[in-house]
Amino acid sequence: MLKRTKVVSLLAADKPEQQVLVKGWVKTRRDAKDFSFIELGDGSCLKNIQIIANNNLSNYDEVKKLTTGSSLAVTGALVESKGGNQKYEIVADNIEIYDVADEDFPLQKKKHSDEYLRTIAHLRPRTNKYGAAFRVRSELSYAIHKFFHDRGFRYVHTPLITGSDCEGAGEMFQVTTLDLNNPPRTKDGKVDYSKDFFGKEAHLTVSGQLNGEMYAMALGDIYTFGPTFRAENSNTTRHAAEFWMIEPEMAFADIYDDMDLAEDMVRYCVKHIMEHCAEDLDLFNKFVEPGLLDKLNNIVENGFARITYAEAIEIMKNSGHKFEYKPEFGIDMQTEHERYLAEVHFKRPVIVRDYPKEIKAFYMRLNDDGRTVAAMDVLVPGIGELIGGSQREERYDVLVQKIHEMGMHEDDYAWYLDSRKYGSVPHAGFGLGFERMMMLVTGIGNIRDVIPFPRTPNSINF
RNA sequence: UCCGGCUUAGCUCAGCGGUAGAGCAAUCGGCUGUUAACCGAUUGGUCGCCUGUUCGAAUCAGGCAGCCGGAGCCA
Repeated sequence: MLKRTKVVSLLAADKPEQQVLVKGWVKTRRDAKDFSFIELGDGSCLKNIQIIANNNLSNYDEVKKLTTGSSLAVTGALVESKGGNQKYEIVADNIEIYDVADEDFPLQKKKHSDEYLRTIAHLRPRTNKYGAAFRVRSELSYAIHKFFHDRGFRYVHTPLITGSDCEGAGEMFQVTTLDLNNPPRTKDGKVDYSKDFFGKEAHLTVSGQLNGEMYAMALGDIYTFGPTFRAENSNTTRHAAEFWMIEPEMAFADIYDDMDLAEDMVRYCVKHIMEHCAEDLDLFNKFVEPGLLDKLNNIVENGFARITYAEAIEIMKNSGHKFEYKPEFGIDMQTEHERYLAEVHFKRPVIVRDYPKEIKAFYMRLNDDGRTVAAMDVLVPGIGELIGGSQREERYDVLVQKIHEMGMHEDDYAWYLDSRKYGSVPHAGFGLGFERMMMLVTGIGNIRDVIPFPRTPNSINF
């Protein structure tokens, strides 16, 4: 029995073959006098293979009616093409038609807008651009695992459902099995969550970090890579309600180790994609973001700039640039500030560290100056914040005081605080939005177009 | 959530007070080792929804909805 060969292998063949079997979808069909050209793609690569369907095929009448989107199995000889645009093509001796796509198949032989393709997100991976994007997504995901694995990091699966109602990273989606039309009530009229599935309120996780820290305290270097949920009413090109996050955590590490890891990781992944997805990146470079390859090269070759928050404020103050929000020590950096630093001043990714403690999370380590924390953000041209990380506060007393200062309840963090009681060590980590790295690598400008089925406010189709 | 823009044929858009158009797609036919092929014909629209102004509204005004962009929140 003849085994199926993928299009990517056929196009890479070094010699003609007597007989091959290829299966895929019709991208377009053109009739010649005594035969028909079929462009067949199977998603294994950007390019299609050209099929020559001669009129001596037993089902030639049906072949001539094949529409874009139809599915086929083709058996035939792989021969050198007489046409100019491809090395090989297949002369079919048999075409088995799985399904003829209805004539209202919405993907036409032309460019479609991203907005329209979002309304047919179930079909858009069959287009060149989205096929390329999701091959890159798969490869990028592999690159991340490989990067950490090669460095001895362990992959930890932190929970998606959490009982901590305040992980401190945003609004949460509630998870419940109660009947919302008729929930059980306590005596004072409140919803009685002791009757809920977990016996208390539960939510989808907004971060695996706190759990991840516990495993860093045991396995040394760990990372998580999984979905994360934020119920923020954010309507931007950079936010989704469901997204994937990578969160490494290193024991015996400080903020400088953290920055090194972040930079190494981004550069490694970009390099990996440039080497393994060259054809797909060419498409993005041509049609999505002209100059993309130069930008990526720049990241791999030149690395990231590094400054403190205080230095960043000074740079902006002395820049002569008009900011809507005046840069002053103590402000939370606005998008315009981040963009200025990465896009105008440094023209490459920049890592800003040592932020005022008031604008950062409770678990970030207090610096010796008493007014800043060992936090770092990686800011990237075109995207803004790609990574947010910090050295964690490992001192029990300082951490407890911080929890109180921020109006949080010590009891809620009892298990977390245990890690600071039993062999606490300096440690650091960061969170990286996977989709934002996808945007960086592909040049695609909207987060909705780099995740297969995007979830955003008011939108949960497919 | 705030600010701005957009919504007309399957898709991309033009029309901006006088009653609906183009290109592409689809369908049919022709030509052809073609390359998002080419040539001809045909089909296709309560102009987002509601209210108002007007002799007359796709066009002007108000409201609503959806989408897009920017901002905030962040990854």
